[in-house]
Amino acid sequence: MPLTKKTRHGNILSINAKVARNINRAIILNSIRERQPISRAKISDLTKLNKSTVSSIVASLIAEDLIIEEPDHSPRGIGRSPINLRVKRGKHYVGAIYFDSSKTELAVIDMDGTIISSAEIKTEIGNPSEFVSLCIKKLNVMRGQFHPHHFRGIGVTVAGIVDAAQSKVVYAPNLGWQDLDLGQVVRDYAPAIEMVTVENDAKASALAELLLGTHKVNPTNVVFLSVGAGIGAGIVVDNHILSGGSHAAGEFGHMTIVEGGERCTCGNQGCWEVYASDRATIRRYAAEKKLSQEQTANTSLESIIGLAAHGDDVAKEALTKSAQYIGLGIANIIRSFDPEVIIIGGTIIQAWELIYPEIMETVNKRGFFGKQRNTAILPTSLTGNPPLLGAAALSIRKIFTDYRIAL
Amino acid sequence: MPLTKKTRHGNILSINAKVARNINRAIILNSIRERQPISRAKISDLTKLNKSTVSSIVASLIAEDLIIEEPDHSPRGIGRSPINLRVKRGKHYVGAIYFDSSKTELAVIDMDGTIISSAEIKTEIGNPSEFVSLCIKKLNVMRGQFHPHHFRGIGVTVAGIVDAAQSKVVYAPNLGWQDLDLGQVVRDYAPAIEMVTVENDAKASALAELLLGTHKVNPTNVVFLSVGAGIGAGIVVDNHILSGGSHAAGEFGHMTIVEGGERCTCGNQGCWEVYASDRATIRRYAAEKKLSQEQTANTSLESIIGLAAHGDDVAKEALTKSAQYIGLGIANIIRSFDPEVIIIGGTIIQAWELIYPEIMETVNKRGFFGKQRNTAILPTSLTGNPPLLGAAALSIRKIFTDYRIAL
DNA sequence: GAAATGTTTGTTGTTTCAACCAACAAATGA
DNA sequence: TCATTTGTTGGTTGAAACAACAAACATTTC
Repeated sequence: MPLTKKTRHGNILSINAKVARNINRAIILNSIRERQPISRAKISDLTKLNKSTVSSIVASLIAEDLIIEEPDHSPRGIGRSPINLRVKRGKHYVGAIYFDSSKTELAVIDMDGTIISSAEIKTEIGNPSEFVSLCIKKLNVMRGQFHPHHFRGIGVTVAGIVDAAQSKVVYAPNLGWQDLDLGQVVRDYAPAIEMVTVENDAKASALAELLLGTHKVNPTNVVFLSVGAGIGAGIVVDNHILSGGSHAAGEFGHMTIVEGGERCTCGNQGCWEVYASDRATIRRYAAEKKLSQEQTANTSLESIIGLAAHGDDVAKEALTKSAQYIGLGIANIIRSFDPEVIIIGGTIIQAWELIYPEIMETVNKRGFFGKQRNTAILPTSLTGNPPLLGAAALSIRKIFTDYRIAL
Repeated sequence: MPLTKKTRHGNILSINAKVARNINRAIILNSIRERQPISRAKISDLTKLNKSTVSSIVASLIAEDLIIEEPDHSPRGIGRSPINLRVKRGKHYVGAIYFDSSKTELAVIDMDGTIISSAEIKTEIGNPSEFVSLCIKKLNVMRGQFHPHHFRGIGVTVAGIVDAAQSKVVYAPNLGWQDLDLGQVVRDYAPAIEMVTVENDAKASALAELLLGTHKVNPTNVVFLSVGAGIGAGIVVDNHILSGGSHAAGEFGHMTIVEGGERCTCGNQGCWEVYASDRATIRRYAAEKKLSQEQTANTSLESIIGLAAHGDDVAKEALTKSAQYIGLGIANIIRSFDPEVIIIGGTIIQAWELIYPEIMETVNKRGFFGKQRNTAILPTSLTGNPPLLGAAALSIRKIFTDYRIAL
């Protein structure tokens, strides 16, 4: 593992007593989060830290109200009963905002991903500063309403290309934003919040799946595939979001899968999302049913899924065709990136029973080279909207791996 | 940055005094390697480590014969002249072996990538243990001949899928190897060597480019594209090789770029390497020239490049066509992975002047989505054979970031 | 003298070690 | 049945070890 690393800003993080303590603190905090309930003794076994070190750090975590002892008197064999530790709920909250082209979602979320309060606003294209301020004010009301203190940070996700290190939106065509210092705007309207994080929606969703999802796997290597109007993806390696040199890693949607194929809005031909996105499904259905332009505009993916569930063969065919193309792209992702798990999010997973066999058939037909691979393909396990939970996950991760290097 | 990490074997590396010291040692050693010559004071500035800490660690590195003071009496302005530090050459060596389908290359290599001694053996398909033992014996002679001590490790690269964590070859069709514990075989025949590393050739090449290459860039995110009989790639993020869940990350060669295209040996259709590998170039040339099967088998890419240099239009056309397809695949890699640099290795870069404009034209025509990206596409800067230097780089990296956690 | 590089010395903070205390289950015996 | 003993595991305490740090000092050069 690369421990001698440069931070995102080019400095080198050397180890001194404080950093060492904070790293160990983060190790303990995360082992509690991942395996709760867990005793001090088990943590010591797991981390190879001395029992006394674990006790000392756990004491400070309890003082910080981050974890809590859970008295457990159930008989569990020989010896003294362990004192179980858990991440404390109902004490620390984060704000989450997800800016999408049609609507913007807000929420106050607990450390374990429970949504405490949520709201939705129609997204106003135009003056971004004005609209963002409206959202922050709304969020301020929501958090004031519930919990004036222990509000740790605000996470923001945007459907577009984001420079997370600088908390800037590089390009969000659907929102009409370009080179927008969104982090600064948020900080301006919520000056009391120290922790503001901005990230691309699919990337944050991948993080949320890892941090807040209920899949049992604990992979090092996850691709979250967000199928919507377009297709985006987030890649997470070792809890670290892969951002890419131009902040555009995971833009699989514009991967060429049909040379000289149909033209895409991006200017290229044969892009994956032309064949596999929700828009493609709707277009395919509308073409077959010979719907007018207006009727097409009023057709949602939900309605097609509903029709398919009631036996509409045209709807079924539109969905399975998209599923096949999704499988084709996934085969490419597996070949190039070889993740342990691919997680799919988006409206289309409501038709999982219908699409999963089609996806798998295509993936298998595309022939795993040499040895069989065991990449799992799963629908998201998140109970809420992945990009919204992703926004929360950004802050939650910071709390859980905060090194507090400040003197 | 993910500092609270699990190692490849699932343990968690917690920080104690020894680990902290070793991390700081590695930070200092690497800052010397990357910026030599450099003074203690500069290292202190750069790493934020105290001057006394730097002095102490530097002293032990000098005692270990890893670095050396370079007296510099040239006047450089006000104040005491710094004592420059450099990585010591001519003291520590590593062995490198590259197993390819036709030939196996051996070398003894210095810490800075200088090849001290090298040899080549025709690869014997058949009993792997026997052939490997032959190679190790040959390497033992080579290292005995030069430097009996300070031989730090052996790095091995293989054209195939490798489980680096277990130093096993999973599948190497061209060598006829499958589920071979190559690391163990090497250790059996060279028991005195503590450090044996096995890795895929393209992945190790990427590492070599980062560690031993002369490109000025210091990216976090590199893709090394190895164009040969097939196409393989190595992805490196933060000095860490991306291995993938099934050790097959970077198998871009079998990415579908033409749906329903020509059949590939892997069973799929329209794979990239069917259109862009050396074999594709030769086939294209042979088809146009209407060569017999025997003539085709005797045509090498070198000869086609030679003909093109002398103005043969058919040869030129075969190469530019491949270059266009290389560009097409690169566009997909940029879209999906968004590296800062793509480095190309292989015989075809001998025709760089001819292929580079074609690659770039295709990459640009394929339309960067939204903002212009600035992914650099460069030929390898390595002076030797990348997979062979890659084998050396595996050991060299271990020496430079050895934490020595053992008590 | 000023400014920069590098060294020495004592201080601080953190982990570790070893011993200890606490809680519990099972075995023992009256 | 119930108190006692024994072994095991969970967690705490205080001294020792160790690495980084700060500050003063020495050295070199302008």
